[in-house]
Amino acid sequence: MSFEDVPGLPSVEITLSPADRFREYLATQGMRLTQERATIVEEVFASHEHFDADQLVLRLSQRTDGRRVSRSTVYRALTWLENAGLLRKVARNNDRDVYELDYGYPAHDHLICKRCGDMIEFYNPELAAIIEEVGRTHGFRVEGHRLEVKGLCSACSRPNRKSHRKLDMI
Amino acid sequence: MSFEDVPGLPSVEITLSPADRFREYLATQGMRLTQERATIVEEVFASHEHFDADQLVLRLSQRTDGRRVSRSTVYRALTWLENAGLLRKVARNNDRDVYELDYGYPAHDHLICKRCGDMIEFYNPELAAIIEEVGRTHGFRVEGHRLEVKGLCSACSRPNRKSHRKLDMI
DNA sequence: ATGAGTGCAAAAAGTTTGCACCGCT
DNA sequence: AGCGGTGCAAACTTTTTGCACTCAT
Repeated sequence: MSFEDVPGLPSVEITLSPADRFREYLATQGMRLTQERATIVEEVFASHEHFDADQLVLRLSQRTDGRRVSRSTVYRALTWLENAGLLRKVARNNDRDVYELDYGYPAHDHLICKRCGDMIEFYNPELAAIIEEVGRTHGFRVEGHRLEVKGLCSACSRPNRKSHRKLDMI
Repeated sequence: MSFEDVPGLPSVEITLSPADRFREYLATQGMRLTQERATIVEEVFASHEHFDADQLVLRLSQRTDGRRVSRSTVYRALTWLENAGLLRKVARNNDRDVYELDYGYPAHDHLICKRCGDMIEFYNPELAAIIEEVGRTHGFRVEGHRLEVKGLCSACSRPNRKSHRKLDMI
């Protein structure tokens, strides 16, 4: 995954830390920010990379402080984090749901390479405008979107590439 | 699912029937259009509705002529149909891949209602142009895209709706 | 004879859930 | 006492695969 700053990319106001924001959301649902959930949020927001449930479980299992979290708890937390608007599912990869941060991170879409799986983020303001426009003409209240552009990244589309592979994750 | 004709929507040339097109593709792969595959293509192209593997299996099981096809064969055929460019995966619904016809059917995207699940198709030529442009600036060879716009359809966004529900498919 | 194709049942793989125990973020 | 939360293992879903047999698009 590669992230590229784009001039004019909208910035996002963050007043609460992800953990606090999550705590607030949980409170509205009559739930608590437990030690486990806090650990998960910390781990999730420690990186801006895309990830799936399995990778997150792996990262959590490698923590040196003793804050372990079970797989079930991770799955349950991912659902809540998504509902809370802190994460969003961006795609499917290797038959797994792929998540990315959706809090304190500007909206963007992805170019996904069919060959190496690389996900290139991009932001295009016209896109949002068009989507709004389309919604309007259909009386549809747009709340969000997900755009995956599939094709070949520059490395993989070069005929004599030195194999830009990585799709074969054991 | 609702389809609406949009002025200026690109038409698509169909010279071969879906079955013939599939036969041609299969030939290039050293495979044959068997009775089972023909039955599947016929069933798939009998409707323009979105569908998932399970629904297709169900439809096939209800045929009155004795042309039954096993579930495995359906899954295998869906993959080939996708590779052949006759079908494409458009979304996930109820944890299942959702397919739609991609042959003899103009390119389009979807507005998906979060409440009732309705999928409204639309086509916007500017969108394709922007996507091409974005790809170009990233040296990315665009082969296709998938855009899901989530929100509330007009019926569901009316405060005093008479419930436009249908998301509860057992 | 050849080799792709099929159906069945079993296996994968990701995700969800029942349940007993825990602990007060 | 109350109740949400956790971990574990079992269950569940969708999809894939091994295999023996079939069939000839």
